[in-house]
Amino acid sequence: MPYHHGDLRRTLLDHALAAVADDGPAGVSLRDVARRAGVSHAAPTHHFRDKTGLLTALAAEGWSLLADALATTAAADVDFAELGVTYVQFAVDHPAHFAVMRAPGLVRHDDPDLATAQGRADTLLREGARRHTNPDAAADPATALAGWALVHGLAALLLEGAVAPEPGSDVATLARSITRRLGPA
Amino acid sequence: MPYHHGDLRRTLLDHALAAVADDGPAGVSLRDVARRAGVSHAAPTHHFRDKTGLLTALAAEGWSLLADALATTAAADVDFAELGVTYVQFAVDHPAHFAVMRAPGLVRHDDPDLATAQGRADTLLREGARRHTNPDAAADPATALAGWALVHGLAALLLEGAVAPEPGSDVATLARSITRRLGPA
DNA sequence: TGTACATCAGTGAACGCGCGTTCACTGATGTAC
DNA sequence: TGTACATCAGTGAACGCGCGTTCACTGATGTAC
Repeated sequence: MPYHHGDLRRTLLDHALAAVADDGPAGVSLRDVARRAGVSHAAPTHHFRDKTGLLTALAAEGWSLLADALATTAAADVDFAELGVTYVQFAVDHPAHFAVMRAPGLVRHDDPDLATAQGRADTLLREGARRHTNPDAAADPATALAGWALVHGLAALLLEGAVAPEPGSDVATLARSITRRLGPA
Repeated sequence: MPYHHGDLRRTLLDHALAAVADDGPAGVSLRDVARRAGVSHAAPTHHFRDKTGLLTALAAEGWSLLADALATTAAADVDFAELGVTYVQFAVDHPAHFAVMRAPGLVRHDDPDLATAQGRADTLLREGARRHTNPDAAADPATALAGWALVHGLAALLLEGAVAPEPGSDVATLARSITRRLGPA
């Protein structure tokens, strides 16, 4: 084992994700993450300054990944509902990121990287909703909110294990069958 | 201040709710709750045995309150969607209870009081869904799931402060406007 | 009405632990000349 | 090609803190007679 690690920052982030998965965002400790990475407990400080810094980096990475996924979907698909499917799929694929992204008080919300990434995802969702609702003459904020609530709720239920796709089926199919229930009032 | 408190158990539960509201379910500490209640830090042990016991009691109380609310709605109203409105209203009215109810790993799920209360709420929701979907010839599990996801997601968004009712309006009205968007595929 | 006694409710000291953070340090790397 | 030196990355000891839990205790209450 060489003295210098090579890419300790990335390694620490990965072990932090595992720790979040095990203990939740509030249960993560710097010393535990260092232990998982097989490194001195003071090493993380060098890369993230403090505990909040580590979680903030994780949240920023999460929003960035979500924005990437949404951008890909938005480019390929005209159906707004597919953005919702992407949202659910992201939550299931990256549960630890997703948990940290919604952990208030544990991250520095004024962090530039975090703000940028979150803004990118927000814009994509908002733009998708605008393109979806405008065709129907009057914009309908209640429908957009219902869509958001629907996919957010489904993601939460899947993550809690309260719900699971049928055997042989998958998350995207389930998400599509759900969003299909949404119509104008 | 007399040596005996009178109703310390109830007082501790109330201060624990305040602590959950401040720090989240994982952030609660027995010593902090005792401090809030103005009582020795060992006093809670007497009523709840340990930290998990306190949180379990809170969760059981929450499910019981939710079951009560659902039962009242079910008795007064034929519309299944009103159960969803009640669910959202409960989450907003009892955010700390709601948070503990969905905190996995912090409570003893085999606790008899908790299991009973949770079972009661589950039964009411399931029964409501059954009565709702049966009239339409084929039972439709996807619609029931969509309804659950919808109200669960709305509750989460309201609690996170990501969404709020219009000024002059209220949570129930907002919840109704959302659930109205749900129809069969 | 009075007294003895069991039970209950809360106290405060003590324990050991894991934590975040700071600090002076040392090993490794890369750049200037 | 070789050497001096600055910078970077990780170490390990140390600090003070709040925590959960245990323990022997004491004050208050209620019941039996």
